[in-house]
Amino acid sequence: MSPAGRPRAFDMEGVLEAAMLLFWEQGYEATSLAQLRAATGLSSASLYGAFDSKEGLFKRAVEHYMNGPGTATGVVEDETVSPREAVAALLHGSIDMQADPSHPVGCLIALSGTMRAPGEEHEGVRAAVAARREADRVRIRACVERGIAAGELDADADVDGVTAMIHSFLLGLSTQLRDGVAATTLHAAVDVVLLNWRRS
Amino acid sequence: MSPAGRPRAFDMEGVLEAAMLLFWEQGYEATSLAQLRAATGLSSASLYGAFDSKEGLFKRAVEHYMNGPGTATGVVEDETVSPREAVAALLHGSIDMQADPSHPVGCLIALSGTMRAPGEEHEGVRAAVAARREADRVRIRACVERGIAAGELDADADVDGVTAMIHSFLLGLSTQLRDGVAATTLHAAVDVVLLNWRRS
DNA sequence: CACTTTGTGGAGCAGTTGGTCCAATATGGG
DNA sequence: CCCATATTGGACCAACTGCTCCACAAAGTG
Repeated sequence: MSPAGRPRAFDMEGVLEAAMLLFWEQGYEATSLAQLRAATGLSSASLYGAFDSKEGLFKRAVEHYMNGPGTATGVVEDETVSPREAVAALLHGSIDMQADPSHPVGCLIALSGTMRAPGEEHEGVRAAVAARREADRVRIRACVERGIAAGELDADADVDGVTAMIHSFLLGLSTQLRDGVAATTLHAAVDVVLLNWRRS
Repeated sequence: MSPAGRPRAFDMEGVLEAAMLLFWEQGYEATSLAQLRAATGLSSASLYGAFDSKEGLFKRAVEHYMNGPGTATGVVEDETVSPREAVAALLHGSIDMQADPSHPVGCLIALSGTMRAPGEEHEGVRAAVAARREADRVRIRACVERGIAAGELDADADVDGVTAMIHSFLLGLSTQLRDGVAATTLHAAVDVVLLNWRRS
């Protein structure tokens, strides 16, 4: 049942999509309320009534991202394929998503919240995105462990090392793509990464 | 010989060092002139007289970085060691430098200038840092080619792929360190990367 | 119907932004 | 010594920042 009071007149999904695209392209700090107002067509009052603050809007936009482009990393949890294939799907799929010309290049999660403001002013923003990266780290690690259990990797392989190797590569993709490195080159790089996914 | 006119009273190196540390920690956009004035002890007039603009100061700070911490990547050009050892020195050395607690964590070049402002307002800032990344790409590629020439890698190895693999990993290190991943874990990840540096 | 609750547009807030101006000051060259 | 050149601190600027307030409109509830 709808709550009492005047119903909101704007399309929530459309507003989140527009805000997400702006934050994705420019980052949190560089995106101004004036730009967000122009892109969403909303007034300051509507924006603050619905999201409390610029930071609140950003967090909601990140959630929106995770339900869309951000799902690309989810395949690493797919246990119906071999762990090696799951990593291959994760990396190749991430490149395809990030290079898609229908939206900003790179990954919102990889590129946002890497700077520190001393007054921890936007600490919530940094923490929100860092938590998503940590979640990816955990999922990749689980996949590496499955790889060992499946006998694809040596039993004494360094789990943290292999995990960090894959995740560091994944995080670097966004910067490379923004620098203009071709997606085909990065796909080839994934093949090189996967050479390591074997018994030594 | 010194140019006519009143000589500057401040220590240029010290000012560049202070500005570099601020930009390194916070990025270009998030660092305000007020912070730069406080950290350097200079007035707006002195700052603009010496560097023209905030962007000019940033570019000089990047040069200063390249002459200090930024030299860590130079070892990849060292032809007195094997190409494989050069890459190992590049990656291990970059981690050591970036994790050094005497300055901000991560790499200024890897973390800055990854966002795009539509009005290409700070395009010069982005371009300046992107050019340094491109230079690293070129140097890594040369090292990969030396590896093939030396017989360390297969003659038909994908040069661009191997280069992108190494550079993507290198770029991801900064974000991992800012997320709190231990340097020891990343050193272990380098060992995994180097497993690829061999004939298949 | 009145009454409450919530969303809306627009005006406007204090604070900060990057950057400029100016009078004073300090040097080298003629 | 005098002038041209350059640096200095501090006051100052328009523009913009994230955000709030207000009068009003649109819904549910009695």
